[in-house]
Amino acid sequence: MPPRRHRPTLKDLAARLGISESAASFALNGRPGVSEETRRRVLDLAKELQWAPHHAARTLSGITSMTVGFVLTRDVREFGMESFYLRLLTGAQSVLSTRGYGLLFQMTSAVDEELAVLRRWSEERRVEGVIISDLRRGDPRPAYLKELGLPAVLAGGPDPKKLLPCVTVDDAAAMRLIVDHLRATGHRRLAYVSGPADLLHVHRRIAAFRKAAAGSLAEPGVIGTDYGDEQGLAATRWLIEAPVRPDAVVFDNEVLAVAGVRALRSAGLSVPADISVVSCEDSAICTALQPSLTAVQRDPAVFGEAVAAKLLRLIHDEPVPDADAQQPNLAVRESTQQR
Amino acid sequence: MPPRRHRPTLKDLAARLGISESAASFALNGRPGVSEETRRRVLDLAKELQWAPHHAARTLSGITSMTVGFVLTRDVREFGMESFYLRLLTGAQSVLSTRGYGLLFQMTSAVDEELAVLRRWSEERRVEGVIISDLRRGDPRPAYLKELGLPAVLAGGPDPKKLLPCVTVDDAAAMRLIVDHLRATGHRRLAYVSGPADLLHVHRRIAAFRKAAAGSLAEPGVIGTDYGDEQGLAATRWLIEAPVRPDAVVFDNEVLAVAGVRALRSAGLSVPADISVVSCEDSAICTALQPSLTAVQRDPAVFGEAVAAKLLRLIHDEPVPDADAQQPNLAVRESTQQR
DNA sequence: GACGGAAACTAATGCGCTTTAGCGTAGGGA
DNA sequence: TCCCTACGCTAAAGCGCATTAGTTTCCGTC
Repeated sequence: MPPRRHRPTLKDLAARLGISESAASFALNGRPGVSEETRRRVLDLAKELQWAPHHAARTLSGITSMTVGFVLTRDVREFGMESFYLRLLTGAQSVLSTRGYGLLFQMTSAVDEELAVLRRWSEERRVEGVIISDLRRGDPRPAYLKELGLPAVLAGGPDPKKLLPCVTVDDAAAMRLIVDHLRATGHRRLAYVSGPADLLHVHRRIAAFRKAAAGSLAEPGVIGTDYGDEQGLAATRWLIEAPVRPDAVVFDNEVLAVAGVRALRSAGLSVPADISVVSCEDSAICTALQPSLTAVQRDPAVFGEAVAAKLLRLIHDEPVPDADAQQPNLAVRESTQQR
Repeated sequence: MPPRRHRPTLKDLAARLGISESAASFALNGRPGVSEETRRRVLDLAKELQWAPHHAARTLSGITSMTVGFVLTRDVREFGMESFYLRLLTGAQSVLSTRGYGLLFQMTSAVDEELAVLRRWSEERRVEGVIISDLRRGDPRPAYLKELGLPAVLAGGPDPKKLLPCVTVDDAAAMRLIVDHLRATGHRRLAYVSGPADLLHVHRRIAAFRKAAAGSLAEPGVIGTDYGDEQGLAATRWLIEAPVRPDAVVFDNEVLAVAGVRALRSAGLSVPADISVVSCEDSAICTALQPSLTAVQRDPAVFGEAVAAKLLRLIHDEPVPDADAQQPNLAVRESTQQR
């Protein structure tokens, strides 16, 4: 590996052209103070020498760091096949990069670790703002970010204390869509295999499910899991061994749904003939499976784009639109059928 | 949102303690030149005021930027459900963060865009090194990185021109594992639904497959796809409509495999009774499906860890071990059965 | 009691850039 | 003719830190 080439500095440019550093700086930044001819010469030379401003130097002299952070606290084992986060990241990143922002990514395994990362990033002035997600009950992050004064957007709010702006999907509406569909197609005993209830969005979904399905609830109506496929299997088995078997099961994401379908099959039940299945999260696997799974659609990439856009507005002190709720859509597929 | 708190600087610390900036700097960086007592006072005050070194200032004064980049050029549509990259990212990130490095992530949609990103990062001195992946035939990146003098590690090599160090999985060995297993279980007409052949690892797999399966090849033996599930469906249909139907099909990843199983089923064929199926990539879905899929196992997170570790060695001019080939393992599951 | 030397600091410089203030020169209006 | 302004540019300061070269004080030593 050759030694990293000595990068030309502004001083080099200026010296080669016999002008001052400031003139070069003006020229390169499109500010007044230099003649058009000088500007051209500077730009040409800069291109020739492959000059680019030193990021740290720029940041130090007051320009922002042009970086946004994204911390994700997640049990690594849970990352089985969920594609949600990568797609979210993809979307956020695409908006950021077109605006010249970089995305600093870090995963942590616990909330206090995440707090430490946020704090370090803030103190080091390494990021202009951050994206956080997966708010839990009593989550310390919104207040902490507020205290740090670090711009932040919550992917998947809302924040109950309204400390942070957020981009959210209307979880209750999504759940109503599902339940309405199931009832309209003749289902009368609905069950829901949810994620961990201390996740706020799960909590909202459970509440919405209970409310919407009132009168048509199976017993048990809701079973919590850790989003892992083993618990998905177990929960489903439990449901079908209940005295009165549900005629439709809603799963919180596609991982659980896949596990559920498997459990149903190995119990000799057919989907959708015996039991209908719905996933609250869509992904390629829902259409690839047989039967394909009825699922709530929301494009995680679009979601990520909205989050990033909102964060940039926040960073630039532009007015931030209040609630950015993506309206969910239900893709009805083969796994639900008229009773 | 309260205004971002004014961050204390070294000067502030020094002033409050009545000492010079340099003394404070010495104390904070654990170098000699200050008494233990002064050091304590500085450290205490720093903690009290939540002082942290300004990242840009540090970088500017010669300390490295403590950042590593990861660019991914990928057709966004292909990100259906592949979890590989998120897991790779997870692994790399975990190693980096324990060493205090940040991970700058960017996705691009074409190779020349990626080159531009790499160049900008290098010129701006924004990253110390980068991770790249998915080398294609005639890929310009290794030479370009060499020219930039930017440390880089290839995730999933080897680089045919040996310009870049890499961490690799022995693709040929993986393919031999598969083929040996299939032959040992009595399969005699093997077919392979691969990814795009201009990806080098796909190319290697195809060659290895052709060689290992010589004498037991179906006709057609290999069909290329774009990794999308539609082409997976089409390729599989084509295979089973061939005059002599294969008795086992190898799919390049789980996305293709899932699509393939679906195609087989809808053609009235049973897996594994009529046709065995193997996936070259494992993920939760392979075990969740029914039948569960026999697949080559390699932990993308471990892979990512190895890549990051290697990059750090490279950055620090430590000797870089030559070939870091992860030995693949074949998880035999329900989708392959004795003929 | 003078001297070498370590210890504990301070002063000053530089990293590469942005920005403000300042300084000639040319042109235009009175 | 003189003044005022606009222009094109230079000089200098500053961002926050690391680091090197000095400076002072104190100690042990012969």
